[in-house]
Amino acid sequence: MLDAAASVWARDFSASLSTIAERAEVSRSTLHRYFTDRQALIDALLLDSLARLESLDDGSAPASAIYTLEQHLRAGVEMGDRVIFLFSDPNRFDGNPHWSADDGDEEMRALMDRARDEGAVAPEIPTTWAVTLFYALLYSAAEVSNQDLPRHVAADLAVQSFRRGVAP
Amino acid sequence: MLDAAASVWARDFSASLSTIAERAEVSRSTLHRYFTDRQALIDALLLDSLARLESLDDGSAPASAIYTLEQHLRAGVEMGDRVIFLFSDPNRFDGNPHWSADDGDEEMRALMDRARDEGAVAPEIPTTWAVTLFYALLYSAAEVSNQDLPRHVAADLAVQSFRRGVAP
DNA sequence: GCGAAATGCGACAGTGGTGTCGCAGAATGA
DNA sequence: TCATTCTGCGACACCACTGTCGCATTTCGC
Repeated sequence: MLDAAASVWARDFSASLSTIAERAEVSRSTLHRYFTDRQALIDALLLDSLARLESLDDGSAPASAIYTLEQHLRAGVEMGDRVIFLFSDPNRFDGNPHWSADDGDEEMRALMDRARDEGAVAPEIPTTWAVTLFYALLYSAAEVSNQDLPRHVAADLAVQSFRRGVAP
Repeated sequence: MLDAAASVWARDFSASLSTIAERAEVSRSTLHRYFTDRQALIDALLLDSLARLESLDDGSAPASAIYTLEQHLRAGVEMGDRVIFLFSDPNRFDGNPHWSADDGDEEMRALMDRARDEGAVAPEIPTTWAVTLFYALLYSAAEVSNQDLPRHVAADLAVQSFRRGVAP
């Protein structure tokens, strides 16, 4: 059901619960049994998607910041609709307790600053822009890999565009 | 009213007509007098925004493709909410007669190919990705210039990220 | 095969947005 | 000043979505 919600809401967040139930091949009743509210489904999907995003980078040895960013980018593109759901509208979850904008954001900014220290990001580029670019590329690559390009190709292009786009 | 609609719908396309009327400081009745339908308002805003986008590049002498792209980017960022409205959801206007996806798209692809011929775009980058990147940067710069960075700074950064992101 | 749990179906009231009206008051211009 | 036009207000029916039920049916584990 979460997958169905992601794939539907990735394209149209105003889509009804009937649509999602249909996509999930369950009745609307069943959907309501697992998620009492529309809000409950949103929260569950948000939480699940964030958890997946978080779980991307454990287990590996600490690497350079720019490499870590790359890995995030590739793994994020792999998530497809989940990522589109999360990032297609920057203020979709504004009031949501599970979505503190500075949640992963602060961590991301720190990572970006480390990348700058490593010389992978030009000093004159504001952290805000680098982060914005990162998410824009992540979203775009996920989006385009639903249509025109194979997923890994899109990921490669996003990585390349990011590296060069922020390089000194 | 179109401005109000753009500024509201740029952030939440599911926002009601009451919200837009309020933002425009007119009554809902008046709004309905000018635009019978919700759809009519959408179409009017779409048409107007597209027209503005088109009218960006006339009058100037023919320049290099990459320079033309830059100018489009800068001018687009200047449009702010209109651009966000147009591009925040890539398939928002899918069935709309005024939105032939290959409308400006074909022109944009041709421009991108010219830029590749000029050596400004790496040959191994698919046109699709270059175009996607262009619109992602346009959207992001417009978005970020509503929050953190001055408009022209955001435009500069977008231009820089684009040039380097696609350069050979 | 049997009982428990999960699912589907249809119906229901509540809700918020939508589109339409008529009427009253304000604004405009001759 | 007067007539025309524009605007705001409130009311209305309509509709799609939502959330909740009860009940019948299926599925699953034993």
